[in-house]
Amino acid sequence: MAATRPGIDKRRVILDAAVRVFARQGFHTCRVSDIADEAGVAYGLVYHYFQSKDEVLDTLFLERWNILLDAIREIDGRESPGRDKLRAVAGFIIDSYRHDPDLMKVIIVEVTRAANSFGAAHLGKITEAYRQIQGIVEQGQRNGEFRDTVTAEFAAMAFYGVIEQVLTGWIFGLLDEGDDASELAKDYVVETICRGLET
Amino acid sequence: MAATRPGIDKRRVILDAAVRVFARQGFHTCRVSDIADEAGVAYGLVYHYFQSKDEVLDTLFLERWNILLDAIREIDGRESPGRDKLRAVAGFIIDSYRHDPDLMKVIIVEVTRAANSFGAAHLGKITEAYRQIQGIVEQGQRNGEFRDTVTAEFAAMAFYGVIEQVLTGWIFGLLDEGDDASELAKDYVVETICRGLET
Amino acid sequence: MAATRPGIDKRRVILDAAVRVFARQGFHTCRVSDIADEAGVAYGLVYHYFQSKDEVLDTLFLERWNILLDAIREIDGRESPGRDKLRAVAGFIIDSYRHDPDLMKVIIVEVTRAANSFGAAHLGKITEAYRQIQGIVEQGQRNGEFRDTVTAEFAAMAFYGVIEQVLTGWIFGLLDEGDDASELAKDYVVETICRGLET
Amino acid sequence: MAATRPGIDKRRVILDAAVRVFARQGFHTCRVSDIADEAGVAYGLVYHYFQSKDEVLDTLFLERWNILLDAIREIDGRESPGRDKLRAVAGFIIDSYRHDPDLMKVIIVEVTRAANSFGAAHLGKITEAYRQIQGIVEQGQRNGEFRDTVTAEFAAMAFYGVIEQVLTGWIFGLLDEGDDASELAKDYVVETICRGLET
DNA sequence: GATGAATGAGGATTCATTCAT
DNA sequence: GATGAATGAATCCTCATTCAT
Repeated sequence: MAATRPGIDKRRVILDAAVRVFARQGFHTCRVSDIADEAGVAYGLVYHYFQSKDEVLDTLFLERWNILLDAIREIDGRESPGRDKLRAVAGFIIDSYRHDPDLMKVIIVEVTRAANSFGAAHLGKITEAYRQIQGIVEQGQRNGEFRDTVTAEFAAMAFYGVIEQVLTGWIFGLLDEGDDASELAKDYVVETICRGLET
Repeated sequence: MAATRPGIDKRRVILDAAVRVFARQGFHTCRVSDIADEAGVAYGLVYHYFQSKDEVLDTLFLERWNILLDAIREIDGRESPGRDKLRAVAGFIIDSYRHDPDLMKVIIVEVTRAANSFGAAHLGKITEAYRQIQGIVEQGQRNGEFRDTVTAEFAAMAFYGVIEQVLTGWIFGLLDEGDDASELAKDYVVETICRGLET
Repeated sequence: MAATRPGIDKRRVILDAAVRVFARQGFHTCRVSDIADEAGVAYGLVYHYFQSKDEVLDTLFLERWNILLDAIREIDGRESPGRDKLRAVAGFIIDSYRHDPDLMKVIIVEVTRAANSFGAAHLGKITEAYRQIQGIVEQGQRNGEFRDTVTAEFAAMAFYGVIEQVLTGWIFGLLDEGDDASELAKDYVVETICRGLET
Repeated sequence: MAATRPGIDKRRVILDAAVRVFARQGFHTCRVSDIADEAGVAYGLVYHYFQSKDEVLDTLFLERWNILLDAIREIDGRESPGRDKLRAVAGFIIDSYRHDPDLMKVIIVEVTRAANSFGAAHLGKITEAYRQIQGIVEQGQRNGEFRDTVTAEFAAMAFYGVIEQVLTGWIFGLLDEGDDASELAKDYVVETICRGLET
């Protein structure tokens, strides 16, 4: 079908611009016109493709989060130790950040932690990820690979919390974002969560 | 007369009302008049005590965060194993939440993760907590109590990330908030971070 | 189609409405909504065309003052006696008032004498007019047409002061505004300034 | 009677402070609290002595303007040529400015030219001054000292206009305010108005 | 699809004024 | 007289959204 004109999907252009604007200024602080300006399109076109400013962020979040969910599902389906699965999940999320830091920043800052707005709206989707991870831990516990001193539910939250904090550290400029930082981070996450700090 | 009438510090009343309103509606979504209504005072009195809506949140954050910082410093000064110190820190933060869930919700949702607004403004204060925790880990590493496979900087972030995720779970209603939940949570945090998931 | 509909420049409509409102109520006393109402447009349109209420007045002032400045320059360039030039300048300003009393009222009341706000902001433009008139006097002094008992700088201020006072008299309803009043006023200004009161 | 306490008339202190504040910031731009601060008294005391912010300015204006009116009346009663009387009036006004520039600035900027507020309110008082001067000119015309090419009414406005423009020049920093500037100004005013510019 | 002029509800902030002490 | 906490109406400006072209 090759749609309207190859390479000039204005809807995509608007979404990509929105990511940059949301990341730079924050969702509440930016205006719809800022998005339009960044995209190089007119005011009203945003409303041609989206019902509202909210819908732009919703779209952005869902696009990416569904990819994440698919990835975790795929990883969960693999025949490998829990540790490797967790490592793969951490790897995928961290790579997502490396690939498009602005998008992940927006998702974390504006959605994942926004208890009174977008976070509440997308609670189901967000929870799905936690539960998927929880499943990985549960299987490990059944295997005898993981201890059950800690509930799988808690472990999943902890695991995700560590990752999100690492991204937050990068977003705030508190952690080094150098080249091998992300590879190291993947190891550290798994090392910390699986083996703990104690000798 | 009786000197300004004891027990009616309107400034305090406003701050306490603001906590409830911010927690319920979110900082951006609520109006200054909502705070005034909740406090049972007139519109303008908020501006008699505070320069702006922002300053109300700043005040709330700083009040609590400074208490947190003091507590961590005190804990760090103790003569006890790193594990106990981390447990004490986790305990303090979790107890803070149990004591005033609204306030902690506001701090986490509106400040700690708000990379483009309050978070950036209070970055120094926030970082101070991370570094204090980092110090605890470093000492443990020097002791031989903690491994140094993972940097102390990373470990501190991970530790804090787990705690914040637990609070986030409570805030979003994803984790059980029952009576012994908080005591359990303290154990889980330390257990996870110190001993890891693996058997 | 019909290209934006000829003759309905809303920006112009707003400016013209603002003149009437500023003249009637004064700049500080009127609300932006008064301007919008008078113009028959929506509130926000004022802000679509102007950054602020201030900018509306700035625009009004500059539009007219630049015309005045051009006129004085043109008059100065003529080959005629200083007296005739001064008469032409007085004539132009007085005709400006006859043509649009509201606009000149606004300029004099809200800008020209507003030492702490608009007057200070447009000091350069205002001074330009004084200096242009000063140039006319200086040339007359070199000619021998005018005495130099009084500095040209002072003479220019005096000349302008007389004119502005006449307009002020009209604005306050202190001087007759009848048909031939303005023609008479032109003569009187020049007669007073050039020949003085004494016999 | 010696009133409340010698040398500490708070009402006077407030009025004097108001002059400075109005001169510095303008009537509309300053707050009542600015006046109180400048006077070193509490908020509400301004309202103990005055009904409103407006009344403070009214008081200031009337105090000074009545003195001016008395002075002109006295001058008018003298046995001297019209020229000398005009010179005396110009002298009095200019000395008033030299003595308290802030007060005269306030009167000119905030009252005398404020066609929609204080100017309108005090129109009678202001007109009284014009008419008094007009009387001086009329007498001169009857004497044969002044020509009657120009009406006495116009001449009075012109004379006052020149003076006010000189003060305006000083207020805006456009005319030199040096030591002998005021003496010179008095001469210039009379020279210009009485003898005119022409040779 | 694309534009951007037009709309108007919404909310922060200011500040004159009142009043209990 | 003196204080300053308390009140709340008033108004500027923002900006999401609509719609005619």
